[in-house]
Amino acid sequence: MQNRRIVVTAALPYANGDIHLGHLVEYLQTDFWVRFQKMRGNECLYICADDTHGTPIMIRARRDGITPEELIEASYARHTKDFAEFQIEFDNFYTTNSPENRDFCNTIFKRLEKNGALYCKDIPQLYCPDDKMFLPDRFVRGTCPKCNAPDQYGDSCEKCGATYAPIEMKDAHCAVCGKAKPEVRNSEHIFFDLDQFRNYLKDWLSKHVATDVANKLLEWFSDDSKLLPWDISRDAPYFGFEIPDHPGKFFYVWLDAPVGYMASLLNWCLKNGEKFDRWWNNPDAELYHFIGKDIVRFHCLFWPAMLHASDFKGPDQVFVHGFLTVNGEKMSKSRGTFINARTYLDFLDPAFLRYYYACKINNTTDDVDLSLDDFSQRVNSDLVGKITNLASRGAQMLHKSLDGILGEMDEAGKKLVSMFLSRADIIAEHYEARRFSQVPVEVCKLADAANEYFDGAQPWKTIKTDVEATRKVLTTILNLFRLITIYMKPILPHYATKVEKLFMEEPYTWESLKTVLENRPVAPYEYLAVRVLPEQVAGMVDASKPAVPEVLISAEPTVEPLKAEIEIGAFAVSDMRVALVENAAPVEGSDKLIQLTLSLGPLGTRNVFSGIRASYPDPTVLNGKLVVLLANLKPRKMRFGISEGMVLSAGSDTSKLCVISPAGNAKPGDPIG
RNA sequence: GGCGGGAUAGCUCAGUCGGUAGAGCAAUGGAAUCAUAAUCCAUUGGUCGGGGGUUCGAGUCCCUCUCCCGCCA
Repeated sequence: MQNRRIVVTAALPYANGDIHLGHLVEYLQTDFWVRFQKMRGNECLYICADDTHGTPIMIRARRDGITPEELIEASYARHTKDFAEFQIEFDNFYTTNSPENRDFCNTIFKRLEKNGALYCKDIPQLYCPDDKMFLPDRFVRGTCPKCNAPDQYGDSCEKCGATYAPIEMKDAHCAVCGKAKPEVRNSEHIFFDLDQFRNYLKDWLSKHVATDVANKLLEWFSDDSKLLPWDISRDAPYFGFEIPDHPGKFFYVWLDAPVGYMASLLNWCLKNGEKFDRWWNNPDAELYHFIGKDIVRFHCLFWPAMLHASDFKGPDQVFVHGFLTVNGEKMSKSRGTFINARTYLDFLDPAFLRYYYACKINNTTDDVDLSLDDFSQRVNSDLVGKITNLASRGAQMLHKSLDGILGEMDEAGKKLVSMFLSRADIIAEHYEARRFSQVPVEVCKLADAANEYFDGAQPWKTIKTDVEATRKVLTTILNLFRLITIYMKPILPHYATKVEKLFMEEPYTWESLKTVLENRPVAPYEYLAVRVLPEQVAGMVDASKPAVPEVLISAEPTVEPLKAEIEIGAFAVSDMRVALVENAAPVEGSDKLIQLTLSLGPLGTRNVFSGIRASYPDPTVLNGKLVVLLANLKPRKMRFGISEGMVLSAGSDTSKLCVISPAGNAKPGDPIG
């Protein structure tokens, strides 16, 4: 059979924010699928990019006093680092702010124009005279025209659910400057006439998306109503691409974002000496988009219509997944369940989230729940207890008593191996159909069988009586473990790499299932996974709670309001001490943390991890300083070690914190109160 | 408000064509001590969100109510 040629995309993360565990539901399942395809020998590319344009980025950059280019560059660095540490392997991760993307947008626009898919129309828009810009609905606030609820967004009311145009609002004001009253100005906008493509789309939906998604979208195709046109232009000032022959008009960010898939692919082609048309417009190549259900409208209506109208090939399938909930609820900053990828990495092994998500993700649009208790439990009992333990007990005994050399398998072992191999096609089908949750189910059944075999054979007893029979048992166990690793490799790639090292083999592919390891040495066993401890999860949740309440975009700097009044006793329970910074150093693998060695004088030294890296990019400036340590804080285990206390600092902006330093006669160990 | 999805064991979920409820984990009892307190054997555990209907028979089909979630361009 000829190898397939497949292009896979995940939705582009917006450059105005960090990657969080919700994003990872998508990037990880896409990674599972792509890695599986590659293991099968298919040519498969994982294409993505940062989505960099639009008003929110322009305003954020303006507020931070930097250019949008600087903002998106910083995001790019953070995003790619987070993805890499979660073992997400893009073939190309690019940016929508690229020459390739500009060219594709222009080409598509000109073709749409030529094919009569576009028209211009004057529409009234709110304009802020202070900021000298047109305001997107989300940047207008005012009183709801229906229910009079104050301080609502410009497009809909959160109180009564009414939807309206921003110009209908009472006392509308600009949310960028926070005060100016917007004026109504007419502006010419360019529209994509979606309704022209209703028959094409009806047909397209029946073939290229799951039926539940198609049915939902088809609700808009009733005979007596038209599909609404799509406004694809925005007025200057706007961070994006200016539309050819329309000075002062820019492509709406949602037009150039999906085009970014093509641009990122082209960029990969240019770097690798490949032709774009071999991958995208080739009927023999497959194109798949992985997206969340929130952006179905863009990917299953506008995008296929736009590609069709500009003579490009559309996606073969759009795979739609649900949202992430944490402990059964929407992610919440105040509950500490809005967890950034980086915060997770500060406390836990990325392989564990990969494993857990695999257990929960399938090919439906249902939401995925990250239950934190369930997470620890499953990782500890399945991944560590059942699976990893096989290698741990097998390889260590082989080294302790049998010189680390594999022998041959016994009859029972051979039978087990062929039973394991008989599951290969079923597991492959689960991957192919994106029923990832079924893979750990299958694999755990195999691990159970292997553990039963091990216990039944009692090698810890036979080692005293029949050394070679024991070698057979351990050879079997390690071969079974190896097969499990191959099955799990798309989900646990770095784990698999460690196992490849253990057995001194080339990187595993699906073909590696056919090999049997006999009569050869095994490298010394190194830990493959360490149990999750409750304090790591608790620490991650704590660290995700905001130090300050979320402040909406606003020109006015704010400080936290005072907390409720307390009795002196509530303060007296905390024991704060003067501490001397003996050594301050950055923590390898963490953006947020620095590691401090503190002297408390007669009370000894402490190791403390402090999340103030953003404020102290060069932690060594703290060396020799006196600081204040909350010294009776319960030690907390983090991914990098145990933190024994908390250093106090002032400020609410995490990038502008200032460590509190006692002056005068204070010496290490002195109490503070 | 409209539309859609969901509610099954302590937890996470499966349940096909209607035939008196399944798995894993947890819990309990035992075994084992090679292994990272990991493993093995056994057991317990459910009015399938409430009510009504169709049917010989309903977790499954129909109606209704309650609660949760999402979407409404």
